[in-house]
Amino acid sequence: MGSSKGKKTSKGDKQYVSALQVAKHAGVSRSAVSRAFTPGASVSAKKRERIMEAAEALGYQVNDLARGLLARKSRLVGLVVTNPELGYRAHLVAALTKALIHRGSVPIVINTGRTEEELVAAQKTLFGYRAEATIILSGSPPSAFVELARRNGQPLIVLGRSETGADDVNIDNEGAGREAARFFLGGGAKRLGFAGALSRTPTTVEREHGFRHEGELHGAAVMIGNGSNSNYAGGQEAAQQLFAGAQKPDAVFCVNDLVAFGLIDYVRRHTALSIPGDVSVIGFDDIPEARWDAYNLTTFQQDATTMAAHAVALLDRREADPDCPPAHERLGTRLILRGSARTPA
Amino acid sequence: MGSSKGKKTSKGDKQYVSALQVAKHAGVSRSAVSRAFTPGASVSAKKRERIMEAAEALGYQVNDLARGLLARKSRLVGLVVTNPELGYRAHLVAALTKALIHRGSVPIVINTGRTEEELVAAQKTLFGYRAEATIILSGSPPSAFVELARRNGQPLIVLGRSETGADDVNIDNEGAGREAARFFLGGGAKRLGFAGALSRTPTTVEREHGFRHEGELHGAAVMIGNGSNSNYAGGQEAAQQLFAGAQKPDAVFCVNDLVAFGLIDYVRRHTALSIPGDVSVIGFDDIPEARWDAYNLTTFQQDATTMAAHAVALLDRREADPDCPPAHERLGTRLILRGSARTPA
DNA sequence: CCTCCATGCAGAAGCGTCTTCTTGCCATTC
DNA sequence: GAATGGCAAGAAGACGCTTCTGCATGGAGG
Repeated sequence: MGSSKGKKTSKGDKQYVSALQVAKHAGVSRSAVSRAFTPGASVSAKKRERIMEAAEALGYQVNDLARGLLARKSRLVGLVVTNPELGYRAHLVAALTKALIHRGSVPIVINTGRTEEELVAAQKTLFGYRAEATIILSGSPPSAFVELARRNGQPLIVLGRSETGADDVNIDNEGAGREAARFFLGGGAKRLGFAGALSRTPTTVEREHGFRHEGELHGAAVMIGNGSNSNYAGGQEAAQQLFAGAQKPDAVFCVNDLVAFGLIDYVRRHTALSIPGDVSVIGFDDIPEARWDAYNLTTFQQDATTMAAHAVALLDRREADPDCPPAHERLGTRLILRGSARTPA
Repeated sequence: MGSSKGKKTSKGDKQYVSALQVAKHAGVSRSAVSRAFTPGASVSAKKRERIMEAAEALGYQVNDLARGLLARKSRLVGLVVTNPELGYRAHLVAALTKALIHRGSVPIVINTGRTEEELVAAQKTLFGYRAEATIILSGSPPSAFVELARRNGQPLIVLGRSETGADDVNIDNEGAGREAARFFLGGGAKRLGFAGALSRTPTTVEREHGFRHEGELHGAAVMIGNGSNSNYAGGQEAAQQLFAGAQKPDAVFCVNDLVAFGLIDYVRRHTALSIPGDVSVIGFDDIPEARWDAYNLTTFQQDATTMAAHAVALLDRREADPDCPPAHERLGTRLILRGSARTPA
């Protein structure tokens, strides 16, 4: 009969148990149950045990929604990311979710596009759940985004990009670009190439800038090839541009490892040049694929676990003092020497 | 002075705006605000507009925590996954988060180990937030997990594994194994090999079983090589075992693409055999790397987007009728012909 | 002009939790 | 023996929201 009335009285409607039910079952007051689950509250050991038994028997679970409502702290943390399945970003998402859970937070992953509209929608969702913080993994948040977060008092952490009004964790892209150029020139390279992408993210721009600047400083020509995106296919497109003319580069710095793989495969398939004999290649990120025999890629290491740890540290810091000035962390990168680039003597 | 008193009156403590403040600002009652944000509620257009203006001016955001508390529906959906950065799983996580957001749900990603202890802890977290459902992406949930979910009335969806007491979305692993064997034999192979992993997940077991059974049915010997894990390194280990003796396989079916890449690289580097001339290789998953020139891998396609869509459909179905019997969806796979395996005439 | 109904809206109850506030009890101290 | 302090525990209120109930208001019809 209940089923005819619909959801409310549906027979199979298993309900979560509330603290009141536990209290009744254990013969105590609601508040006693609450205290029993709060570390450091004053409850006698005997009563606590009785309550815990009742809770166990009934399958009671503290309702974090209600708790968050009252405490104004939800323990939810939002990750906003585009294409979380690609290359380094997959590792970053994994490291962050793990670090957040370890910290006692609960990660919400918003997989969305890069348009301002979509990003603001993602933010609204996170505001709605009173997320304690938002971490942006990719792309640059529009200024409206930063402003809204500030206005609602929601900490914002930006990864892989410097952001004036928010905490950020970044790496020394320009420095890495310069180091790549010096490494190539020290190995005897004469004509440098940079394989980037048309979607000019700050990351791409900085790496290119450092590389080009240092190269030209030493009197080397620097050619640029840009694929549509910074992935394998983009690497092939960039290679096509770089190796089309008579003047071909003898050392190419790729904006990331995926691009490097695409470029390497293009060179092997469409030219007679050997790697690293005729062309040195350096990538960026040091994703596991870089270690594969087929590529054995010399690349800059950017450890996702470290970056995640720093992001979480910034979270802690801002929780302790919500009004502290924005922190801008700059992590170092390390060039991992493998077989795709000639090594200077 | 406020700062000395601590958090409560801290000066920088920006607060979220409540419906009451909006009501006061717009000169209406709290309930009017609530109705204005509820589609289909009875509010005059004029009043609704006035409320919306006030909400906009104050930066009001409906509190989904409170809403979920009352409605007993949080719109949160938990994804429980191990190593979400690896291979196919990264794509599955991406597809699921996207599909869930599109549906209006909010994905919580619990990145955890495979031990029963960790899985149950993940589940407790999700219960605490009254997640509407749990989706398990990897590994087999312990029976305690299934039982607890049922008891709390929380739908459970298992991907890539059949589970009696819960909804699941799986693929025809045995069928694919058989198809691989037939494909190899049709191409003239005599000695079959299977590259798997010591961690014997249901997936591995089923693929191996189908492959071996069909092979032996046609009188072919089937050798087995198992790496420690089902990744690139594991593929190299498996290759080492398979190609150590005098009797080397001339066709190898790999439990997934990553294993196939490891195996291919091992063969190229440590043997004089050519692919596909001397050894045919088939992988599983069809991750983007399979298309890379270095591998050009013939492999079974398992579309993450499709699987995610089916998972979400199961969610909808169970929401409509929480008591419906468990559904077991079996998706087909398609062999993508590329260059790593000899094709039957 | 009066009645009736539809409609819009304010008020109150309730969701499950935590946090005071208050009361009662026991042990300690003078 | 009385006063004090500390601890345990129950009652009540608050958090922000939705929904139910009932009261006005206004227009249509008799």
